[in-house]
Amino acid sequence: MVDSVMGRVDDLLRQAFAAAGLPTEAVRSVPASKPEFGDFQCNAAMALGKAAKRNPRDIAAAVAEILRASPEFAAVDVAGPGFLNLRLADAFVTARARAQAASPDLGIVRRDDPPVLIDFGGPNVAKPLHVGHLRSLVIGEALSRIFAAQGVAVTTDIHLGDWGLQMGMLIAAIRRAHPERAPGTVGEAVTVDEMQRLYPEASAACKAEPERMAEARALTAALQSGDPQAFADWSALRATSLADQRHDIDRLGTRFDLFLGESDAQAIVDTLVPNLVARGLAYESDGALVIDVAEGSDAKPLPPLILAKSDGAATYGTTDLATIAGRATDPALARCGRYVYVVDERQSLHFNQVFRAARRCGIAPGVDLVHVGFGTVNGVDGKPYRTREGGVARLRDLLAEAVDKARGRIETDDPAIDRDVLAEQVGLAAVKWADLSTLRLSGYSFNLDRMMSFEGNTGPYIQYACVRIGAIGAKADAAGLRPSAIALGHPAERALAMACLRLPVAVAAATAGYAPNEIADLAFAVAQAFSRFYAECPVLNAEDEEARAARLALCGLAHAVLSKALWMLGIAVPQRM
RNA sequence: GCGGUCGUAGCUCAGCUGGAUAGAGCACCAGACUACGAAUCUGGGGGUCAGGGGUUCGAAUCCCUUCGACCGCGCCA
Repeated sequence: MVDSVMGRVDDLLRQAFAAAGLPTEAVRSVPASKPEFGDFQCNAAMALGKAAKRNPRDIAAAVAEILRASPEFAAVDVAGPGFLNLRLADAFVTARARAQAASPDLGIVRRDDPPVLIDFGGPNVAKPLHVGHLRSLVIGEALSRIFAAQGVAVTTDIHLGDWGLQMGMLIAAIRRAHPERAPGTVGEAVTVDEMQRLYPEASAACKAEPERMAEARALTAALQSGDPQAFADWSALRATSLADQRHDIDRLGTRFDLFLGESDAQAIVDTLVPNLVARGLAYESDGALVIDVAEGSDAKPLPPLILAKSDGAATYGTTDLATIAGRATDPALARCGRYVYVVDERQSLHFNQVFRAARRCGIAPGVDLVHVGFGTVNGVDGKPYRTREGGVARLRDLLAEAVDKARGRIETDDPAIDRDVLAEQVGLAAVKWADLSTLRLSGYSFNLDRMMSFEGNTGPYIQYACVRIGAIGAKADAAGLRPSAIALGHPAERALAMACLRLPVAVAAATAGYAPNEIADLAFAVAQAFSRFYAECPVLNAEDEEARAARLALCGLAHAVLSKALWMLGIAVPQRM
């Protein structure tokens, strides 16, 4: 186990502040704002000076004097009104880099968290996947891997949207389109293409014509109350649609342990709802059955969660609540300490309602319920992404376009490289990187041309760095050259090691904030530091054998860190490109 | 109307539990391949952090306000 460098620095800082007779709660280091200030800085003296009515510079000077005794630091300086500038000793950095290289998990700290369940707030099975599904699939997979990298067990559930009014609309439309077939045998006759044509029409028709809507509602209610024919048609439609959606899911590399959905909660709904009524937690309001979730501290009281609509049908609030109850009593999930919902931020009110209802009803006590929201994918015009024709962009088309663009940009003429495989790896890397490298909560603009430029902060740039390191290693192996221990002489070597050493910090930050972009930031920093090192420090052609072996070792570390980071993001590393 | 998110370089975005001269990528300009792979690297120009006020030794960051954008607000999911 390797302590993170920053953790060690913070420990030393706190010890020094304590030794100077000062409180340590607010003491922490941050990366130096400028390289000439050193590696880290600490600004706590200024804040403490105010509280203690002491001159911040005196405090900083006293702490600096103590810190200078630590061999970890090469320089400790007081600057300005009381900044502490810290430069790490090369020997310390070298030792940490060697320890990281020797650590199987590269210094990533294991967490002893209970297992985590990730709910992807899955797609509506009445429709094909569109761009909007990209984020949940990509972010959810990354979070799953980030947990796994720390030894936390994860269960992923796609949680399909397969039980609401949209299914009633679809079944009704399909039956209308195939009047020759008996109800209950219609679903099996329908292809994905037909479904995808019929659903938008049905949805529009229901909006426009009350009779159509009434028909859809009736079918939804029938389905939910166990009508065998409705269930048979539903079941066939669901299977056909899911099989189609799985092409895109598999292509993206998102892995699910469970392909459950809202429909799987129905059995629980049947017992949960009467139970909540009996306990007085649910009551009738305007013909619907609701649970109050408002709290006195709300700036604006939350509307109640609707458990049953006036026609008796369940809402997705009902199934979400029942699903929580079901998970809490499922032996396979009993140890889970939190349920994480990776769903569009626009649904934050919904999850707020569901989570509060669960708390109020005593469902899944002790389980953390977390909504990990994300912003929308926008087009270049800043509005939600659409095709050139103005329609909803299908995920499949978008991925195909990305891979095609990637194929067109492949520059290698190496006959040993499978261009299709490479195009797939590079194209998906570009798309995933664009998604994961931005802040989760803010939307991002989806610009294929930009993410396919392969220059600067893009997925392929990181892949390229990784591939170049790999090429050095392969050549070294072929020549029988062995790495030794990492040694840091050149500034570019030191900078690369420092970037690698940030990995455990980045993983911790990514976990705390459900923020894959922390991993992407780290990967970019390492790739950039490597590229600079590569330009300035010959490895195989190093000045002497000692330098060559030490640089090979450093390359090994950088390659391991980059590979790990890309793995956590769900991005493949090509052998060559 | 109420609630929420947001407004940072020409473009796309970081930075937001207050710290030093506000960063990165792209684009633009100037350099570096007889060189471990140039999908790379080096250097440069480019900012009223939407406007205004306040708190503070110090504000992109916290508070108030104006303007603008997006999202949500009980029987869609």
